[in-house]
Amino acid sequence: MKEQQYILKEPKTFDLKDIFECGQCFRWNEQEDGSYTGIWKENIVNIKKDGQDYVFSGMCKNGNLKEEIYHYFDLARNYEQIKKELSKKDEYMRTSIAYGKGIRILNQDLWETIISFTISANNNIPRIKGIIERLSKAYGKEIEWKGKKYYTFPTPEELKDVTVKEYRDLGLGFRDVRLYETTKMILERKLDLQELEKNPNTIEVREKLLTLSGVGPKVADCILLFSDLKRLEVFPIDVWVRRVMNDLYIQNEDEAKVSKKQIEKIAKNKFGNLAGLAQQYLFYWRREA
DNA sequence: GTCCAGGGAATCA
DNA sequence: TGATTCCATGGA
Repeated sequence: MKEQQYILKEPKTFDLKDIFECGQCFRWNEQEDGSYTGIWKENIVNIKKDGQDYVFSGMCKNGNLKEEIYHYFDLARNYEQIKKELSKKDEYMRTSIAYGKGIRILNQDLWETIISFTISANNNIPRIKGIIERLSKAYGKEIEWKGKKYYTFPTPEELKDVTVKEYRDLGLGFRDVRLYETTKMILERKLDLQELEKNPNTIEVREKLLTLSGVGPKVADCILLFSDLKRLEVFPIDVWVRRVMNDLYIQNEDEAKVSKKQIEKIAKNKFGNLAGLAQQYLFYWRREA
């Protein structure tokens, strides 16, 4: 491990707040100078805006920080083209894209994304972040950088002997059993994650994710969208997305009466294979603006 | 005290 | 299939 630096020159679609506060990730924190520091795999990186450029500095495990960054931040994908396509749809798309124009959808580790969104069920973002930090501190690997200690997200092997009670004591609440069972399933290869990453059939991958404890339709779609699986056609529906979709396209007096199928149908017809991106722009805009 | 949070699972019609 | 209810926890 050695200190490395990479400078991303004048990216067209890239904004730290949009990327890290849009609800897709939980381990990036804003610093006092406006930069963000975070950890993924065994990389600890600080990103600071410098004019129109972004300076990435930190520690990188495999020795090629640029490569890690390109993959994690999805830098090979043309977001300008995607935004252009979605902007053709309607006024609401143009408004929400204008608000979150710097969003990129991260390629996060599949295992970490599964556990993180299992924890997200009926929970709020500050508390989800707290639980994930405590989980990492208790069972992940410690890495020191610039005098501060950071902890990697624990692997399935590192959680092998953790009990339900230990999860409960970390503050997981009713999700303790779910985390325990899902970890066990992965360790026993009831679901092979490497195999899953090779499967191009989104329907099949979704079915298999749904066999995990704590993974229902919404969590499965978040995993498909925010992890290395990177299926941009899925449309995760949570309370915020239901709210914004009803406000904009359905206008039912009683939001609770709007069915998921109804929302899914509109999303598919309107946004097609870019539904996941549309969802993220709408979610971020409705929740923050 | 009450409501809510990027829902899921069990139960019942 | 579709609707209801319960599930820990912490902040507003």
